Amino acid sequence: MKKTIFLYGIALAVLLGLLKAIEYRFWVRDLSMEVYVTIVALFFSALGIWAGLRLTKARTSIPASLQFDSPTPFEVNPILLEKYKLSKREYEVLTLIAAGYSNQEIAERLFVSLNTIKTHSSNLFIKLDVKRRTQAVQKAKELGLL
Amino acid sequence: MKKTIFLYGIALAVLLGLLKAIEYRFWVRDLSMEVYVTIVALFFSALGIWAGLRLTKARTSIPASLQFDSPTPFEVNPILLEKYKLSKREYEVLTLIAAGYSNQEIAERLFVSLNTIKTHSSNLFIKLDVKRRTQAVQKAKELGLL
DNA sequence: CACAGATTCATACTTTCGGGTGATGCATTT
DNA sequence: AAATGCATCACCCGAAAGTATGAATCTGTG
Repeated sequence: MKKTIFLYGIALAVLLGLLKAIEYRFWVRDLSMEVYVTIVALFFSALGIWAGLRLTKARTSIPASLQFDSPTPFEVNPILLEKYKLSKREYEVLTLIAAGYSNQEIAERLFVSLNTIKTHSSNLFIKLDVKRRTQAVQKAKELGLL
Repeated sequence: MKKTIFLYGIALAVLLGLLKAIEYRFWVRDLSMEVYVTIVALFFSALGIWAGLRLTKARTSIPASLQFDSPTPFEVNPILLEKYKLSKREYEVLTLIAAGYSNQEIAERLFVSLNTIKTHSSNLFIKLDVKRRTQAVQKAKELGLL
């Protein structure tokens, strides 16, 4: 998260510098304020979307009813999750694996690196005592985790 | 999603109008460009974050391919098998894939070579229009093939 | 604050998967 | 007889998956 904020700051600083340079060297006051504002607005909208996704990535994939800290007493899953000691992230990865996504796609969807997904899935397989993703899906469905 | 985009446009237009009004009536050129850009940047960053959250929350609760939109429980194996033109062997391989076996294990179980299983699974994926075995399992279950 | 667990990422390596191509034999359909 | 579909197998190659190891950072709890 710190990295995200840092990158955001960098991007902001860079744009400010760029605008200032442009202002003094080329356009000065040739461009209308509307054009100017629009450029800045579009850029920071994109930046804001990106930053927003980064900052909230942890809470974007698990249905609200499955959130651990939520008071909803939704039956099986939390109990079995506790029994098999799957972390939130591992459970997320498990559901995406079951949905047929590749590790790369999962990584992109969760905004983390491929290596991270590999780590999660490996730990997942150990905890479920399986060797392959297809077995994990199979076993998870037997256990009612999915 | 359309509503979000619409609201985004409205907000953008409102801000542009506001800025123009301010520019001509009060500050004119009193404020430095840095301050000006910063205000716009902050505003649109917030707007971007908000829009980003709106646009992604709609489809992140459960992955699209996880949506079991009524698998139609009446018509099952034979008809769908015929529709998707899976051969006996391909269907056998499909069931074993769904059971979590590796190609090598399937080969041993069916007393054929690994290459044969690869061929079957490849043809299977083509017929089911999927790219991975996990997707094949997913799709086959949706279709009631398993 | 300190600690444990969780999350993230990297590097290096091995194994498995999957695509593409081609080939053979066998049974059927035309 | 020729064409077609199915099952079998092989070889090559690149992509994906998985293992092992180590490490930095974050987060929640006592």
